[in-house]
Order: sequence, then structure tokens, then C-alpha cells
Amino acid sequence: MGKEMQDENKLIAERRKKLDELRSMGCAFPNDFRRNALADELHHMYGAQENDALEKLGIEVAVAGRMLVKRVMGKASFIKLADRSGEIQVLVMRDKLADGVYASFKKWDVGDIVAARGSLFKTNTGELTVRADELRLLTKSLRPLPEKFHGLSDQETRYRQRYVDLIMNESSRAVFRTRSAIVQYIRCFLDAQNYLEVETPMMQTTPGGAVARPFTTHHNALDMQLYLRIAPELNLKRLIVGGLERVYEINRNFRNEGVSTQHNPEFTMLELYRAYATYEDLIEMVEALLRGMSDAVLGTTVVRYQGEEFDFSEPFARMTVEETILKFNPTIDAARLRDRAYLVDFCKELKIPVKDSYGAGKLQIEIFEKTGEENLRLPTFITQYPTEVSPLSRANDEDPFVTDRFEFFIAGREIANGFSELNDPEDQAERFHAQVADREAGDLEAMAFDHDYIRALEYGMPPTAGIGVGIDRLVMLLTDSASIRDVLLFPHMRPEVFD
RNA sequence: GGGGCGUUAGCUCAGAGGUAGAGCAUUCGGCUUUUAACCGACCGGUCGUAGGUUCGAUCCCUACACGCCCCA
Repeated sequence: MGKEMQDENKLIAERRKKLDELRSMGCAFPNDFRRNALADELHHMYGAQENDALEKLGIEVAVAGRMLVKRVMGKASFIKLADRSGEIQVLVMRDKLADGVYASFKKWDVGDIVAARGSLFKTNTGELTVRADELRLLTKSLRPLPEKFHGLSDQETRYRQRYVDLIMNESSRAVFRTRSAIVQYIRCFLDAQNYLEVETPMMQTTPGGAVARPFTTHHNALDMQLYLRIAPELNLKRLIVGGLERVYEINRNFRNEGVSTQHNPEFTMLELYRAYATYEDLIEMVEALLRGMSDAVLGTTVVRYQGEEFDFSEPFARMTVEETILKFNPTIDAARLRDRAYLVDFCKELKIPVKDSYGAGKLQIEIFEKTGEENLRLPTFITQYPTEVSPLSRANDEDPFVTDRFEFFIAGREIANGFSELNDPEDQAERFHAQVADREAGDLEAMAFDHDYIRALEYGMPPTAGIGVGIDRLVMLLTDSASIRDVLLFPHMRPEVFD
């Protein structure tokens, strides 16, 4: 909706007038009310009590929150206040309040921030309620909230005005509580294994650690171009060289590519490195992490996503890249899977655009992505990625065409990417050179040569395994969200036009 | 970048080539146990923007903006 904000419509003008009256009567934005109870607390503590017992106990509480319901019935009214925990009903009776308060209250609006003090009781229909003997308006709301029954459903407004979405939609609040619980679970899981959480630069002079285009920015005082990081990988491995042995970072990466239901220009990754471990160890870790996480966060190991069901208590499947290609391309000749000319022809059949620079490994990955990925519905570890497309991974000892690398797929989407790290500085330098050649051939995503990273490896990096996990996609999975925008509080949007 | 769909009152949505409608909200009146409270009355719009076709466009056409979905 190309909406010019109708900033001063009639509804807002009426409320602004009410605010003016509050100002003229003194402090319009008081901050001296002290709440002593949350809605959910009260429901848990007293929800099971009979009214007679409650009245006898005479429990005095002070509650506050946004008034989301207001039903006026002459000299008595019911309102509902929403706080961070939930909602609590308040009975407002004219004769229980100081003179004039009820008359003022009648002019308050749904959306106002209201405080009430009074005793607990239960209504005829059994709802726990505060009978107010003090009622105050703490903050006047100038803008009307969406209609109570249908709420706010317009996607664009939900993303642009997340605050309104959070006021109106419990399901949206639940997503972000789950997101927080997931990140917290990861931290506990890793901290328990003596990982050190670190922070490394977002602004880098040489972007690296992933195959992607970076955002550029400029440092004025130093008059130099900087890049927003596309991955923290190389810095984290410098820390492994430094002897920290187990490190992780949960933070933002920035990639200058399209926006879709799966991609936001900035997104959150967990990256983790562990010395004296292999990718096999990390496969086991991912499996344990996801199993424990679903159980802790969802209360079950059965994850339902967009109509599909995945049981995380069962062992995850494993297949190599080549096995996956064979499985989903029954006509392909198994004996010629590394025959470049054959793969070029096969790609053409699949209408995959091929460049001269592509070797057999790159062609395999193109076929894998086109025909395999989407079909990997059940939790599956795909292993043995071609060395050609894995410039930071350790080549397999028996078969140097592939690396000791895996990606984890579920519901047709990549969630994690891990490998035994390449710690041979000379091999790494050669891989960088190959990347630089690709870059010079026009591949804007190819890596730059990172001299300091080679220097770090030359000091000696212990054998190490590392992994990156896309937090946003994980949150999508565990919250049954179809779009990455649903799990980002403020997803990237084109700027709104105000005129 | 390509294709499809959408944009009408604060919100949720109808609608038709003859310049617009409902529910909720607002405003006013009534109502001391409501639950999408109820009853009565009123108010509310440059129909996303700009062109074009037409006697007449919000409706048809074109472009643009923004969004959603699919594809690259």
C-alpha cells in the first residue's frame, strides 16, 4: 500500500484534543505508578480460586498495561489490560472511584496505557478480575489500533509497523519469544562445552569467509573503503590459531543479494570452531543440538513445518553429494560423474547455464542444487562437497576431489554448513589464488586473497572443524514461519513514502 | 531481472463503466458482572500515483510506486 500517512485524520485529532486536556490538567505522562503484579502471575496464583475465597482474602494488586478492551455499561465497565505476560480484566465502577475519575475514564480510548489498583475477585462467568478502587491513565495513545476481532493482518503494515503487530498478534509475540529461546539454548549448549563466545569485526577491509557479494561503506576519517562482513569465519579461525580452541559467535552477516522469503540482506549466523575435531564430530553436535533444542523450545522433538512433520528424535539421514545426484537423476551415468564434458552436456539438458571456468565439481554442485536440494525434505546431512566449491575446507585424505564437508538440509533448505578446516597454509594460498582467478574472470562472489589469514595459518592452526548455522532459517523451522520476514523483528523493506 | 496477484473509511473486507457500501472503531444518548457486550442515532473516502480511452473512469488501457507469491 503506497500510503501517505494521513497523519491528522479525525480519529487522531480527537485523541490529540484529549491529550491537550490532560496537559492542561497537569502531568500528562506520569511515571510514578508502581506495578506489583503481572497478569499471568495473577492467573497462575489465583485463577483456580473460588470467588468467595478470593473476596475473603482481599488481595490488593496494582496492575498496568495497554487497554485492549473497553466495555462501558453505564456506571460500571470492564476493561482488559495487556502487559508483557498476558491480559487481566479490570472492573471499573463509578462509585468505587474518586469523584470525577469515572467520567474521565469514559473518554479514554482503547490503546491507552492504564493502571489500576484494587482487589481480586471473580465475575459471574468466572473470570479473574481486579475491582478497581484507583484507576489512572499513564500514557495517552493518539493512534487508533486495528479492529479487535480481525486484528492487524496486512503483511506490509505488520513488517513496517512491527510495534502494532506486536500489540495485536500474540502469534507474532510468540515467534520472537521462541527466537530468543533458541539463541539462549544455543548459548547454554555451547557454554556447557566450554566454548568462548566472541565478537569479531563487522567492518572489514577484505571481506572473506564466504562466497558472496559484500556491501561497501566508507570511513571518513581514514578515507578508506570498508566492507560489511559476509562471514566471521576467517577471524574466528585466527582465534583458533591464537589458542582459544573453542569459539563461537552469534551475530549478523551482510550479503548484497536479492531479497526473498529466504533471504534478508542482513541475517544472523552461528559460527563455531573447535580444535582437534573433524566434521564428523560436528555432524553429531548438530544432531544433538537440534534434538535438544526442539525438545527444550517446543516441548517436543516433533517439528511441524508448513504441513510437513519431522521427528528429531530419529537419527538424521546421511548422503554424499554424488549419491544425492544419482538419487534424483536416475538417467545420469554414475561412471561419468566427474567427467567434465559429460557434466556440461547434462547441465545443458537441465537448462543450467554453464561457464567455461566451471570444473566438474562446480558442475556437480549446480546439478545438486537444481535437482537435489528441494527434494531433501527429511533432516539430512549431505557430505563430500567438491573441493572446487569449498575453498576453505580440508580435502579428503583418500579422495582429494572432495572435502571433509557437510551441509544440513531439512524441508528442502540448507540450515547448516560445516567442515574440517583447511589448515595447510600453502594449500590455502593456492585455493585463494584460484578464487582470485575466478574473480578476475568476472565472478563477483569469488573470494579475495587474504594475506594475513595465510600468515596466521603459517603460525600453525591445530586440526579444527567449524560450522555455520543460519539462525533465521532455524527459527523459521521451529516457528512454522513461511517467510524470513516473519522471524525478523524489522525485516528489510523499501523505504516508506511520507508526504 | 521476468511472470502472476493485490492496493477501496483508522482496521477487516464487499462492490459496479453513471463519481461508493458493510462490520468494528470514532462521536452522541441509554445501560452496575461484560466476553467480538448490547440497544439507538450520527459521522467517516482525492477508491495507491500519473497519464490515456470514454459524454462520463474508482472500475477499461498504459506507466510508475509499494507489497505478497513464484521463477532466475
